Amino acid sequence: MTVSADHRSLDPHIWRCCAGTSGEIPADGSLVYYFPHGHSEQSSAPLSPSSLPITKPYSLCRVLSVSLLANPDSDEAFAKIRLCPVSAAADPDLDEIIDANDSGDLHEVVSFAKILTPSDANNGGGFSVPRTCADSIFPELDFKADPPVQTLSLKDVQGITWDFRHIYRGTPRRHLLTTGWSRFVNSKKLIAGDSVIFMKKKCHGGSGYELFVGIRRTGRSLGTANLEYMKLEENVDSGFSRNGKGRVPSKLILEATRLMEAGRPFEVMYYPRVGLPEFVIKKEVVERAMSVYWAAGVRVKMSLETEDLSRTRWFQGTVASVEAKDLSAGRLQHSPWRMLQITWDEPEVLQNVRTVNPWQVELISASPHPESPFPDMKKLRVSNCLDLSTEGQGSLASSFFNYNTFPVGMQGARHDTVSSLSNFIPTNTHQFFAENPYGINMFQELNASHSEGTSPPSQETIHQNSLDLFGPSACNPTRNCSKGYFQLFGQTIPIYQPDEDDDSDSVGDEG
Amino acid sequence: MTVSADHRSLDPHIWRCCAGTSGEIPADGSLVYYFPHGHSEQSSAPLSPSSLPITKPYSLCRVLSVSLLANPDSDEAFAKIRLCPVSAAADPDLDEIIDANDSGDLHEVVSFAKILTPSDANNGGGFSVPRTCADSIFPELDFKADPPVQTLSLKDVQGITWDFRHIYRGTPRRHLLTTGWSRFVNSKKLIAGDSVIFMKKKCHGGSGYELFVGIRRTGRSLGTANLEYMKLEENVDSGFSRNGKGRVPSKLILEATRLMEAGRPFEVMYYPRVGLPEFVIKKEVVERAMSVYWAAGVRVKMSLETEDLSRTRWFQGTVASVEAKDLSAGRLQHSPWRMLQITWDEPEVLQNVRTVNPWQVELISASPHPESPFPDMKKLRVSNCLDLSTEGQGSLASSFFNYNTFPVGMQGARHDTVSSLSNFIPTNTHQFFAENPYGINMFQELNASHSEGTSPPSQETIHQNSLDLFGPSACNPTRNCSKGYFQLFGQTIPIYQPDEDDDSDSVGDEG
DNA sequence: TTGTCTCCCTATGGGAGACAA
DNA sequence: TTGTCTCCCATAGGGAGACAA
Repeated sequence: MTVSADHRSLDPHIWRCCAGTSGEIPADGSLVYYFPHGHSEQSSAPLSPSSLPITKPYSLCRVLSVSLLANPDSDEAFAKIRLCPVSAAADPDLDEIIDANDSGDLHEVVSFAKILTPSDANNGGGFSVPRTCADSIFPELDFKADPPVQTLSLKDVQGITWDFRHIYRGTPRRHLLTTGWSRFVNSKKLIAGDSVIFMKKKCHGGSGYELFVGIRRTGRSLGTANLEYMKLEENVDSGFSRNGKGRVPSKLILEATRLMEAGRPFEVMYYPRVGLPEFVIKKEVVERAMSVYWAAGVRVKMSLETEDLSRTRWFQGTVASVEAKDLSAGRLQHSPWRMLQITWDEPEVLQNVRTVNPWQVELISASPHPESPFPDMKKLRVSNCLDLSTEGQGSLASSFFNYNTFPVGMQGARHDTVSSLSNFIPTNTHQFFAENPYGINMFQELNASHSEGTSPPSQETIHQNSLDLFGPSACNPTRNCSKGYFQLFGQTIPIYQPDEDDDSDSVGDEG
Repeated sequence: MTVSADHRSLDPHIWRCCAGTSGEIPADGSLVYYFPHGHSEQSSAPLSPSSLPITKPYSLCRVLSVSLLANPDSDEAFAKIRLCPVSAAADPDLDEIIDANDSGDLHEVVSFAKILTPSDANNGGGFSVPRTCADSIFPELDFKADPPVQTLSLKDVQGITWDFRHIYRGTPRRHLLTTGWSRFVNSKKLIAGDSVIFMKKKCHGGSGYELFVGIRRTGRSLGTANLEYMKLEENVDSGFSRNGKGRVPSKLILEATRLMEAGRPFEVMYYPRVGLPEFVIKKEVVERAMSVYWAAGVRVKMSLETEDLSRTRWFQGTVASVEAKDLSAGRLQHSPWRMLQITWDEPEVLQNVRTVNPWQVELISASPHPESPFPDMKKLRVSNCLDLSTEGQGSLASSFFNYNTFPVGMQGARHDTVSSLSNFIPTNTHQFFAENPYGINMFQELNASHSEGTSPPSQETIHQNSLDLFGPSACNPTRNCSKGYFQLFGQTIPIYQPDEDDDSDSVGDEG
């Protein structure tokens, strides 16, 4: 199969910063599951497969191309993903393609986020640069000069270059952005509470760094959403689309589904925070989730950004029940659609996220490995109902998952309390210390005790090397899968699909 | 037939000012001819009836409702007109409806236009109010005060109120708008060369005046056309529509036509200067034009705004030929479609307007009556092929007119050299002195010799009582028609339709 | 009569250190 | 270390008469 050239016009890193997702962007040529599911921001009920006159409520697809785009008015990032259904036929060089893509991303990328204070956003002057930001992102100043000053040129997600005067002055001394900052704030219509993200990325081959600046807005209304882009989206051929009010024309869903069923290429729009995890999910992620025996009592965790964007942290909970829904086609008596009801340890934060898809959460290891980012590998027991060494959808015939049920308030909102619903491993290093079952406040302490070079426990974060974080626990399992092994947080998971209404508490945990 | 309530949200007068048309807005309940013809800005070839798979290339329609709208970004005025085809059945109280509408408009309306000078448009200060504008439009200042000053509140076509400080100061004294003017210029993004229109209108029943302010932009690009409105237009059910690039989706034309043929109500969008005269024309205007024996050599005139908006003046010409086109349906051997080729006396101004519809021009009286605005009435000879006392379309069966053929550059442009293509009598009084066959420069001189209370020969105009100008020569003939009489500029016109290819020079002129 | 100039006052923007949290 | 304050200067905005077309 010919895979079209990647024509991402935007830098994926700054795109990801603005999108507020640490989720992996599907690589050209990779395999994903596509679930014909709309962004149903208006109705709290998730689009159920039974409401679509389709025979295939999912499809394994090859990613033909991914276009990273951003609304020029709001800098809101979104993507156009072209997919082509693949049959169960053997799949060639998937790993190589992903390898190529990921290795290209593996360069040094450091980012820093700060929520704008009133002083930052007022037109009274400049921007207070946190020391760690200046130290980790900006080129070093010549401190022999008086005052030390330089001009920074940063590109935004639109490719527009912004110049800021970076000066180190005042008593006591501090880093400030002055000239140029006001123009930036006014152009982007930033207010206190919005966030800026600074990012540096090693130049392709060169020794220098490219600087980027991105924004994330607070929950206030999107402002004047760019209508041209809305139109673009609405006019897009046979694609998923979201109109100005967030409704999804089911016609377009049906059209995409029709093309999918016909085995023909089609296009979907991906609005981060409104649903890639919901309808375009990497093959290995789905299959890993499928390999788990989900039952009430299973401890799970989910990575979400904290309210202040400062870090992506884990929230833990317990599976309360495993619901299964009929496809209404009647052909699947033992419904494969699973919806996990979770009782969160911190229900106040996650009160809107009571039900999740299996692939949205991770199992919590029964045996923590707080000191080792690479816990000892165990071999995976592969059951006879799912052969991970083949990639055809035949092996999935009895393995459906329920569509997600995130309620209205959450979908499409920016900067929500819970803003990122990645299926993937988050962007910071805390994760490696979070793999324990001991409760909720572990992270703060670990964080504090571990802060040697990382950010202070304030409103900002440095995200170092954001992409290799997909590596150990998200990418490596893929390799293991294709070799017939499956390893998840040092735990071997029994792969076996119980009957529905089976509410056994048993979780495989022979660590 | 039930006629829906008039829900014009905008003041028709200021709407008309902004639209740059002195043409009459169809009244609810009035009868019009609808010609299924698009705004074909992109192609210079007029949409011909043969290109549409329709059996009726026109229809007599009842106006159900007219919504006057304006693009909030550009103040560009347009209208949504709902029409319902009417059969040849007797038509009741048309005159009464029009009477009611016109008499409501007959109140004192005075407007004044000025093209912004660089000083007006610069942010260096205020606006120089021409004395005549201040005298005729603005409330009188208290000249005993020092300085005489007041605050004016004017409403624009969007209904937004703008406050201006109106002061009479300087040596020598002059009227100025200061505070508030700059905000207006910036908000509307006005530049030198754009025009402002001030208008006063007697309050409904009260003794005071309502003040309005409108704008007309120069030929520069429309700026950011409001996409929301574009969308509104595109989504409008079965209406005529124009998309952002000015193309007309022929699907929508066909849809309107389909509804028209089915005798069902439909909706058309009217963009002034892009074509009301072309496809929605008052019944009596069409029928008056039909009653004329059009042949080569006939002297005609057409009222157009001058380049500086200062006045609407007449341009004269001679019919060079009368083209007739087939409907291609084959059922009309003697094609009723007429297109008048005009040789203008001032070809340099009207080089883009070589062909017109009969209703776009007026016959020139062979005998001028320079001193009398109401020349002696003569009775109209009614031919047997067109009975003006009935209004069914049966009487029109052999009376088609060609679609207009205004070329690209003209349609949709703002502030063109020739900007208004009204079928109606223009807005000033010059017309009454222009009814002569003696050439082109008559008007200037008449104008100069007649300026007692009207505007000076500068860039501005007072338009007094803009609506009663439809009266004597446009409205009265209507009445005459319905009484079986037809009178046009003191001349009795023989109503008789010659065979095509008949290029007789004869024009009825028994004055 | 009115377009443009220059003058000049005021409001605002925004860059600086002081200071405190 | 950094958020906010106040200070203060530079500039733009805009209201005034002078003057000329």
